[in-house]
Amino acid sequence: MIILLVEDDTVLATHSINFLAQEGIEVDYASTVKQAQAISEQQQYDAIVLDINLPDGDGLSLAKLWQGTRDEPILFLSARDKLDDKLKAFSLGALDYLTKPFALAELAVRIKLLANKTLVKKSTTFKLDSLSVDLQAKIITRGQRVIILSPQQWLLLSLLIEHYPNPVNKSCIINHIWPDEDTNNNMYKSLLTRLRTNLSRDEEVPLLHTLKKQGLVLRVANA
Amino acid sequence: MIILLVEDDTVLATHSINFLAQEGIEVDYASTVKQAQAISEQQQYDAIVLDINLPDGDGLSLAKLWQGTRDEPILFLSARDKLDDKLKAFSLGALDYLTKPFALAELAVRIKLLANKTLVKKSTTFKLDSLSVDLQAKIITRGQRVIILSPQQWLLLSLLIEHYPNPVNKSCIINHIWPDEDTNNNMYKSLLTRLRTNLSRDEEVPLLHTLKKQGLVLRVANA
DNA sequence: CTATACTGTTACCTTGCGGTTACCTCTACT
DNA sequence: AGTAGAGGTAACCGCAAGGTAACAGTATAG
Repeated sequence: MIILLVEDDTVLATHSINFLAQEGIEVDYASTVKQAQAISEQQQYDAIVLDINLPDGDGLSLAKLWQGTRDEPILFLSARDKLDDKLKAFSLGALDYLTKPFALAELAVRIKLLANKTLVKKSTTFKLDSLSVDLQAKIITRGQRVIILSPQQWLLLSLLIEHYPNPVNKSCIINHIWPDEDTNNNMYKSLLTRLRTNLSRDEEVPLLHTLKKQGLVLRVANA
Repeated sequence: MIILLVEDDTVLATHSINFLAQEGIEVDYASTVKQAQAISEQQQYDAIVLDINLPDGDGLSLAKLWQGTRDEPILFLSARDKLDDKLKAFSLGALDYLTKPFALAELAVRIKLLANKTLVKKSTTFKLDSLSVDLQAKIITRGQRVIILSPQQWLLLSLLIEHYPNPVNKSCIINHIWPDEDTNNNMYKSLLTRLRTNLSRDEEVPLLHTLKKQGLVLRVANA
């Protein structure tokens, strides 16, 4: 795991680098905006730690510059705990914000957290096997076939996609689709059958599987 | 977007709920551990906000309880900023930790972050020999073979993984799987046999061993 | 007003979970 | 040895959960 640290306080930086090394985190280090830009150009990191106050600019503008071009998770450091700064940082795509002084152990934990998370590309289309779902346009296709779903079926499918690849509890589905009404197991069963027959026709691989007592899940058939 | 807030300070809770509502975040609210368990049972949230100090327990143990069974991102609140608490929280799968007092705006931003941008979490897969268990997606494989477990068997396996590499007491298992019913030793024996035959077929190394008078343990060697 | 689709309801079938029983081995103890 | 108790395996089978199809009531459109 390798990160980029941009921090002008050399004492703090040294301590951090040493501590993170113990935790198995490699660190590229820059003390100014200019340096950061130069160093970072040829490398992709697991995370970037940015101080806000820098001698030749600030971390926020650096983040703004990188917005769109770099996709590393960013954690901001700052001595100020002004709310405005925090909100601005988050609006610039920061994923975390730590106020000085902080414990190095906490920094390490938060860095690891960011590095392990894969950022969500807000992709609007979901694909599984030959199924393709455009979540915004609400267009569903299986191979060449266009699938039209009833409102309930769409609700269920999008719920499953939202939690993919994890299963969703039956009771949770029922609450989601029939928030008010009395729950009736048969309604659930019917809906399920209808969605199934719409998603998989003929020889197409079934995608909707129930794990008994555990829930419903989207996945390609398991051998 | 809907979240679960568990917080015993009703004033703070009220303010939070109102503020979050303005931000378009719906809130289910519980003030105790018991309430939280009851309310949360039939619902899946976009995020869970847990206070650490609660009248009838603490948020940490609640998180521990939910580990593996729920897949919501958890943000902890606490008046204490003791490092130990923070580290413990993160080790229990927390994705964020906010120290009181905090700005409601910051809470809202962090909640949105958790709910929107961390859909793909680090995969929590447990591996032992050729066995691989994805605790979130509930997918179990042994080598190339996909294993499907009954609800009871899944419960037992996840309990063993939770305590790995330590053995689990027999009475503890029985309490966990049959919390209410009359315990019958044969039920336990059957379950055990069934899980064994599912986990290890043919020439595969057995992984489920009982240590006499101590309990059940997952491990490779049988000595 | 007719036609169509959506959804709740009912009836019936299939599956396999899990409690039960029977029988086995192995160890510990008298 | 004999016996008791724990652990392990295999087979049986009732029954609830899951799955399907058909029907009916109610929208909604054209």
